[in-house]
Amino acid sequence: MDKPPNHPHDSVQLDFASVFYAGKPEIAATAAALSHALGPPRQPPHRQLMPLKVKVQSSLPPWPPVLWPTAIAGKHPMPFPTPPPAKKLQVQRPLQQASPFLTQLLPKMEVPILLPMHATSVGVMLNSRYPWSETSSESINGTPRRKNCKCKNSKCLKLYCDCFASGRYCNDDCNCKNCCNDVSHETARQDAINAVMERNPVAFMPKIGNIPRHAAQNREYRAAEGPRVGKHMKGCQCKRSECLKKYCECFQSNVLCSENCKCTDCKNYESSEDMKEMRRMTQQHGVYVHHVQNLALKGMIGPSAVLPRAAEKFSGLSVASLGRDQPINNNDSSQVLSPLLTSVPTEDTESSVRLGRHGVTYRTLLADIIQIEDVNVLCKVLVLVSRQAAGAFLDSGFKENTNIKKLDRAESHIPSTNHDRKAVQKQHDEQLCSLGNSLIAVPLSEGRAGMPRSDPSDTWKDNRRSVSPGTQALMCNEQDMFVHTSSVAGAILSTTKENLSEIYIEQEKRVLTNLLDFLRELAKSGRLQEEKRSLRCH
DNA sequence: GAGTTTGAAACT
DNA sequence: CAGTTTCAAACTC
Repeated sequence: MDKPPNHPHDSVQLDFASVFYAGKPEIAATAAALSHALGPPRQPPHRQLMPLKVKVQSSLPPWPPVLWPTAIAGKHPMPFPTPPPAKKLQVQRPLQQASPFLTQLLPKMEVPILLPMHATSVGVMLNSRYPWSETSSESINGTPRRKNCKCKNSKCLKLYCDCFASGRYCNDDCNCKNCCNDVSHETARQDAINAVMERNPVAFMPKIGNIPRHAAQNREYRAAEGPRVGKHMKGCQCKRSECLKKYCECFQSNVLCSENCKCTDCKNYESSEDMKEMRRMTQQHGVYVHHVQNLALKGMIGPSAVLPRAAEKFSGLSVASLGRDQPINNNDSSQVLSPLLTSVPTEDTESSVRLGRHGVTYRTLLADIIQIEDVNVLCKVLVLVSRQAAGAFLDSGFKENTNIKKLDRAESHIPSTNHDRKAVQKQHDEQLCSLGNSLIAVPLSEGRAGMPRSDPSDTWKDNRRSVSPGTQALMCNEQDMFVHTSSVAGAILSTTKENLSEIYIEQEKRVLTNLLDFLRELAKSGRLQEEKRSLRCH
């Protein structure tokens, strides 16, 4: 059985994002892919704008995620699991600056424990032709509105269509014609996805990737490449825009052109005179110029690298000085929460979005409320809630049934020596891991950016969910956070398929309940923010 | 808002 | 793989 190659970081990372985004199918795949693409977790600088959006769907997507039929059939790794019904109300907001609101919320949630480990900081930017279109500058009553497509001839089933390219269904706000990017055309949509994947297996992967950590830390590399931290994976091929207009995908994404590009007359490089001029203007007028404005205005929050780079490019602010590369103390749980506690909105961030090219001011109501770190914490919490649900279920549901068996086993297998005990424990641990995998695994984490699954049918064999080897390893190391009491362990050993279904239901219930609480708080915070702002205006 | 420009995607 | 066409967003007027 061929397994996809292990990602080098698999051994230390748990795919929190994948797990969490299991409830957000449209971004799950990309989150997982990007998580792998971005490499080891990085401590993002505080106040750094991060790429993430939270999409709340009126009808919640299946959780655990439902497989795409074609993925099961082993045709292609699907870029996203089955999405919810189209053309329903979707609240989608860019998340930018953070506030401690999540810390206030957390105690209300069923938080068993905070993980003393790396945050798998996942910058999510879906692969769309125009990355910022995930969020939009346009707003209604201060509420950011997603940019919608206006396709006429593509039926919204080609990558020309931004909705399709980013894994969304078109919705009522789109102005497209003959749209087939909705549930009622699911078959055609699947075919289109297959066609795209056939042409380009990584078509739905993020276009902007980070420079590998080892390279970024290499002095020569940095000297040669400047402060950039991200680059377009495929590169642009601009000829007339000098890569200084949004026609250019690199420019759009606020990354410098790289060796991947085949552009002519490129001025989107660090030492370019035009770039210098932009920086000069920035310093003179204290605002970000067009390039950066667009990002802020559009609420575009690229991968982790994007905005720090913008800051460097236009304000001389050193990303390094923000401690990006500082190692994370795995044992310091306060660091898990630190982003929540230390992110403070400043005038700088305000100014970065104030002076738009057309005098438009846009700032998401949630801009000061939440950051990706917050979401990472939320991810962890939800993972733990899920685990706890499984543990609690097993603990309560099977205790009675398994007590006798356990006693029998205990009596007949009491290890007499340390060695025996270790052997038994090891076997036990493996079983725990095995069950744990089946309980919380999310298949999307298997994907690797730019690398389709070698054989999805392997991954999905018997319709069973799996996790990356790294996740498995980590889970084995973290059994203390999982169900590790002897009673639960005993129950695990007697877990049946039916029990598992019930566990899934219990997990789903708890995770969704917690997520709902979270979203309510988020909405409340947004409203408060709006009130505050309107008071300030008057 | 209509028309033009642009470069990615799709096609040959 | 290179050249051409199609496409939709960005841009201009």
